[in-house]
Amino acid sequence: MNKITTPYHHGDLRNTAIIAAAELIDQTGNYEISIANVAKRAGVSSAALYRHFEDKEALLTAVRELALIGLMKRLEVVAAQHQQGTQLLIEELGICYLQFAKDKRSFFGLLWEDRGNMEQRRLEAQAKRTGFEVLIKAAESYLYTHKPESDVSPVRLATQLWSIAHGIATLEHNRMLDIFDETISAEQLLRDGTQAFLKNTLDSSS
Amino acid sequence: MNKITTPYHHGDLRNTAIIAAAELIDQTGNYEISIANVAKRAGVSSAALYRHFEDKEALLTAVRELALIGLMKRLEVVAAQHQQGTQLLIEELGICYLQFAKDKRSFFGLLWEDRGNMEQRRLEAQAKRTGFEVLIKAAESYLYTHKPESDVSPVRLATQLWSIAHGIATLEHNRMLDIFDETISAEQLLRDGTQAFLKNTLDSSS
DNA sequence: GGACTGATGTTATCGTCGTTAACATCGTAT
DNA sequence: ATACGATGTTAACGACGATAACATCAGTCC
Repeated sequence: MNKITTPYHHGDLRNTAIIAAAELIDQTGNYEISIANVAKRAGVSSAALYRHFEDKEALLTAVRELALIGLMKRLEVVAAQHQQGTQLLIEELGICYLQFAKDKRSFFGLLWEDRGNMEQRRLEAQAKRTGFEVLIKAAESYLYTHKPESDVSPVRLATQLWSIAHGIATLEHNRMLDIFDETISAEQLLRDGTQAFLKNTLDSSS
Repeated sequence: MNKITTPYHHGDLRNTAIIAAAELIDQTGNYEISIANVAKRAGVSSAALYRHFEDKEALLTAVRELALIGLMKRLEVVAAQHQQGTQLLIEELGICYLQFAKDKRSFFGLLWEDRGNMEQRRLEAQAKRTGFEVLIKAAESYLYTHKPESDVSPVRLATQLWSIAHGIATLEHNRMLDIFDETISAEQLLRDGTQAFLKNTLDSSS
């Protein structure tokens, strides 16, 4: 009897569900997914997911983590392949950030929601801190190369740089960047902003 | 017989509903409100709201408009009261933006959601364009005062400035600004960024 | 002034959703 | 072998967005 029956227990439902959720978000372009649809895609009943996730938000937290890892990997690839000076690296990291926001649009939106309970948020903040480290390294390197005697904090500089990239990425994400001038390029805006900022911050000790 | 009965028809339900929704958001600190709760607060059945709004998103669009007017008014007050040079005005507009994001937190979050159908979004974009004009005026004034011969577009400059303020405001909104260094002040970050940016953009014609 | 009409309210109902309870299945340790 | 814990199922709940069918009332037209 080689009758093939789907086993009562799934085996790896937790990971399957996370991937199913991510695929759903990717396909629909909307991170407002339902437990029911995720369960259907995973070939399982809705209630089964509650054996692996406290609630819907816990599942989304896991997806967010996945998305964050995706973004981090991209940034690390950029950092690893780069060879032409730290200022350009910082620009490229920003461009990479913009690119992620554009071609993984729904995941980018998902990343910056702040929902869930305190524990879930703590986990996310921790993960983002880790991802943020690539930029801090670059900032340190820049300061070391260009202004070794400067007392500017690398974290502070990195935060500034992140703000610029994040502002442009968010405005474009919400289709607000071109409401006046549709010829404005997010990439050029970022390069100009980054350059202007790097050149100037270091002259004034704040 | 001076028996007071609530009339069958409300009279001004549309505006009442918008205000009720805004109050709900303000009190709960969450812009994910339900039609049912809005209706209850307006003293009316849920279905009644559908005589005045195509769907829930249309109601939220109206609330967004209200929130945007609130932000605009603040910015205009800042612009009207200002007397000490355009660069400082630009900084103050940014600070005002940050302040709004902080003490009208839920409205700020609501403002940058992009949901609804195309018509609803068109209306919102139009309103935001109008609100954005205060900043463009300031940018024009700055360019005229400091670099009359510059060919930098005021719209482009305003977009840059907006990106900076928006990035910082958004990161703080999502409690991400202090994940590494909790002593970082959003206001100081904005002032430094704005100054650095203004000083530099004008030197290089991009 | 009485009937028609349209705007604006009501109640009842639907399908979807997140979540939980009660029960079923199965691997595994004793 | 059996008991148990992990992990699945179905059934149900209440909240939600939305719609249909009906009620109320103001204003217009004869």
